[in-house]
Amino acid sequence: MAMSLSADDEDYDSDTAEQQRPANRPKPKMAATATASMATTSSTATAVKLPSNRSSSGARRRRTRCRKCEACVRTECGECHFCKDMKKFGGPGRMKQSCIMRQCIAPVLPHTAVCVVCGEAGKEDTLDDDEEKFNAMLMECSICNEIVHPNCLKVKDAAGVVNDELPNCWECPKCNYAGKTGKACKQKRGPGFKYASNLPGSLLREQRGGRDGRDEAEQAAIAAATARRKSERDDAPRPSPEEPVARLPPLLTPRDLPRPRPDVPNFLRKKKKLFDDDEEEDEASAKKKLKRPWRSEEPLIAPMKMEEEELEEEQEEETKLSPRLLAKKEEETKLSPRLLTKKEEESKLSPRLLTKKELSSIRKQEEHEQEKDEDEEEEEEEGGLPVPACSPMQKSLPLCVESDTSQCSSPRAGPSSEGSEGQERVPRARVRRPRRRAPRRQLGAELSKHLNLEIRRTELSLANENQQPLQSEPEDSENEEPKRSFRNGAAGGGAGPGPEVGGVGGERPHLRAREMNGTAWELRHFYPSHITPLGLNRSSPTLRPPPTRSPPKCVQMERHVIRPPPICPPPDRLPLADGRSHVAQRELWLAIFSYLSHRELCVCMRVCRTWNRWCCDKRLWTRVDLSRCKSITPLMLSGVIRRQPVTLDLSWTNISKKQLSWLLNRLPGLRVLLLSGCSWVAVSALCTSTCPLLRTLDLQWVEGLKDPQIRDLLSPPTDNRPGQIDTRSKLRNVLDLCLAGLDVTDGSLRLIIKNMPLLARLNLSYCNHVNDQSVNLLTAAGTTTRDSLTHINLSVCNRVTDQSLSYFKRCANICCIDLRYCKQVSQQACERFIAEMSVSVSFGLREDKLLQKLC
DNA sequence: GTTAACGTCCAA
DNA sequence: TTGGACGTTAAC
Repeated sequence: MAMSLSADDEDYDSDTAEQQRPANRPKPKMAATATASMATTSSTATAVKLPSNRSSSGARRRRTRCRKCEACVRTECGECHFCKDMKKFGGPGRMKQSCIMRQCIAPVLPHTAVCVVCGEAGKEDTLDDDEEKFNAMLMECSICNEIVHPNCLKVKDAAGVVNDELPNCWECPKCNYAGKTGKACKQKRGPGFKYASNLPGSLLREQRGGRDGRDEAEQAAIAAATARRKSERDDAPRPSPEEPVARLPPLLTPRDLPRPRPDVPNFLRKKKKLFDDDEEEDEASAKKKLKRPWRSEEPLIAPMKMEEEELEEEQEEETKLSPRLLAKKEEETKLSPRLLTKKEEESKLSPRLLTKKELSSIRKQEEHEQEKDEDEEEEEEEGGLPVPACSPMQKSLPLCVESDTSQCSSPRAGPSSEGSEGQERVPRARVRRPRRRAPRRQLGAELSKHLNLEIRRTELSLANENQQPLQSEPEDSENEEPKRSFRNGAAGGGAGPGPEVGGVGGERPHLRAREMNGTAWELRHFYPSHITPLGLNRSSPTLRPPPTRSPPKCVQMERHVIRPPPICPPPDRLPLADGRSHVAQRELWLAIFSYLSHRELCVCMRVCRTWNRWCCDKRLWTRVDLSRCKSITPLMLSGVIRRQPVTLDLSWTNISKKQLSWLLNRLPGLRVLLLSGCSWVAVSALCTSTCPLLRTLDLQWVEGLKDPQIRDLLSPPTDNRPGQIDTRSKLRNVLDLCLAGLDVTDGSLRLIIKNMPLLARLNLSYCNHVNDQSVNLLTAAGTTTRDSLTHINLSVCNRVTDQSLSYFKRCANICCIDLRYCKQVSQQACERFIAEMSVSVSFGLREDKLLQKLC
C-alpha cells in the first residue's frame, strides 16, 4: 500500500509488533484490549518503541460527544451524506456516522474512563485551584493512549504537552520525553477527531503526513506551542530543578533528552533515521510545495491567509506582549531548564516570531543559562537568524494579552489549519520544528547553519516565484465600492439592470458587442478581454483562468468534517496587559471595525487573539469576494467558512466541485452565490448541495452549462426518502438568476418556470437561443414567472423581436425590460409598448431599448 | 436492549 | 487514496 509502513515501522514491526497485533486490524477486540491496557501499567516499556498511535501501549478509549457544544446541540441537517444514510431519513443505515453538521467540537472521554494508575475517574470537579484541578483530571495521551491523573504519574519532573484543542488530551511526560511527538504523534489534536482528512488544515491529513514523516515539524511545533500555552495557563506539572536525575525515564539523561541508547541498534537506527528523514522530508516538501503551481497563487488572498497565519503567530506572541507574563515566563524558565530550552528552541528558530523585545528577553535568559550545554547549542542555532520587525500594528497596539482561556482556543471554523499549505509556512514549519530527536550536540551547529541557509533559500524562492504582491486580495468589502459595476439585481448577479448595468465607465461593451452573434463559447472566448460579456462583471480577464491546475489535492470533501466555530463566545472586552479589561465593549469595537476594509481587518487580526476573533465576526464579512483567484486554496476555504458570508463571489475561479460542495454544505446562511465563468464541473456541486436560503445565483458564462445541466441543477433531490418525497427543486427559493451567455433553450426556461416560482429577476442576455417563444413561455398564463418577474434582461439576444414586447404586457409586476442590442427589436416597438402600458403603468426609456418602470 | 456513532478495515 | 461498510463502544 502506498501509505504502508515506513522503514521505521518495518523495523518496529519486525521487532516487537508481532506480539502486539496483526498487520492491519487490531482484531483482539477493542473491549478486550482496552480492558487489558487499562488493567496494566506496564506499558511504558513498549510505549517507547511504538511508532504509532495504533499500536501504542494503551488501547484508545473511544471518545464521545460533549453534548454541549454548538454542533452537539444542533439537529441533524437531513441533507448530508451521513444523514441520508440514516434510517430515520430513509437511508440504509450502513454508514452509521454522525451528521456532518453535528461533529462534536470537543469530544470528551467517556464517563467510564478511569485513571490507569489509580483506577479512579476524573476528580477535578471537587477542586478549585487550577493546578490541583489539572492534576486531578483525567488526561489521555494522544500517543500511548494512556489515561491518567497527572498526579498519579511517577515521573513528576516531566511536563506533559497538553493539547488544548481537545479536552483531556495531552502527550504524557513519558511520551513527550521519549521524543515521540513527531512521527508517533499521529493525532496532534488527539483522539476524537476524525474525518476532515483533506480539509484545509485537515487533521487527518496531517496525521497521515505525520505517519509518513510529513508535516512533522508543524505538528511538533504546534504541539509544543500548544503545550506552552497550556502550561502557562494551567500550570501544568513543571519540572523542578531539584528532581533527581534518577527519576528520569531510563533512556533519558538530563543533558541530552532524546539521546538514543547506543546499545539498542534498532532504536538508534530508527531515531537517526527519523531525524534524517525529517531533514530530507523538510527539504523535499519545501521543494515540492514550491513546485505546486496552485501554491503560487496564494498571495492573491494574502489577507485571509495572513489571518490564518497570524493566529498561530499571535498565539506564539500573545503572552509576550505582557511584561508581567514575560516576567513570569522568565521565572518559570529559570526553574525549568527543559522548559526554557523548548521555548527557546521554538522561538529562536522562528525568525518570524521574534520581536526585538522578545529577542532581548531571550538573550537575557541565555545569559543566565550560558553555562548549560543546551544553551550553547541554542546560541549556535540562533546565530544569523533574521529577526524581522513586527508590523506597525503590532508595535503600536500591544495593548491586549491573551484572554481566551477556554478549551476552544481556536476561533477557526474548522480544524486548525497549521497543516495547510500557506507558502510562508514552509520556512516557518522548518524552523519551528523542535528537533528533539536529533543528536543535538553532534549536529546542532551544522544544522543551525543549514537551517538558516535553507530558510533564506526557501523564502527567496517563494519571493521569486510569487511575483504577485503579497497583499493583492480582490478589494472587496461591504465598505468598498465593488470594482465591478455589474451588480444589477438585488445582490449582484441578477437580471435586472438599471441603466447603470453596463456602466463600466468608458465605452459600453454593448457597442462592441453589437454585431456579435456567436455562440456562448465564442462570446466567452473571443471577446476582447476588456469588453466583458455585456460589459457586466469583468473588468479584467475574460477568459477563464487556465484550467490546467487541479484543485489542491487536500481538498477532498464529502466525509471531511470541519468543526464548527468554537463554542465559547468571543470575549466581550479586550484584556489589557495590566490585567484589567479595556473599557470599550466588543460591540463598540465591531462598530469601529465596520469602517475598515477587509484588508485592514486582516491587519487588525494580527494584533491579538481577541481582535482576531472579533475581526472575524460575520457581520464584518457579509460579502466575501474570491473572484478571479486562480486557485482556491484550503486556507481560503476555511477562511470563508469562518466568516460565514451571506454573499460569496467565486466568479472566474478554478474552484473544484468538491471545494464548492464542501463550502456550500457549510454555508447554510448563504444567500448570494456568484459563479460566473466557473466550470460546470464545479457548478454541478449545486446539484448535490443544499443552500436553502440561496436567493441569488449567478451562473453566467459557466463553461459547459447547457440544457441538460440546467435540468440537473433544477431537478429535485434524487434520493427521496419514502414518505418524505420532496419534488421541489433545491433552487426553488431563487429570486435572482443570471444565465447570461449560456446556450440555454426553451426547455431550460420551462424548467425554470416550473422550479423557481419566486423568480423575480432573470438575466438571459447573450443567450442566442432565446427568442419570442421563450418570452411567450415566461409570460404565459398559468406560469409563476408571469407574475413574479420584475426584471428581465434580454440584451444581445438577437432572436428576440418586437413580438416579445407584446408578451411582456402580460406581466403584472414587470419593472425593467432590457432589450438593448437586440437587433430585431425596434425603437418604435419600445415606444409603442410605453404608450400602451401607460394606461396602467408608466414606463420610460432609460436607454435605447431599455424599458424601465417610472416611479 | 436500543440507538448513535467512533474508529477501523479494505475494496475500488 | 478514498469512501463505504461494519464491529464495537458509549449512552440511555
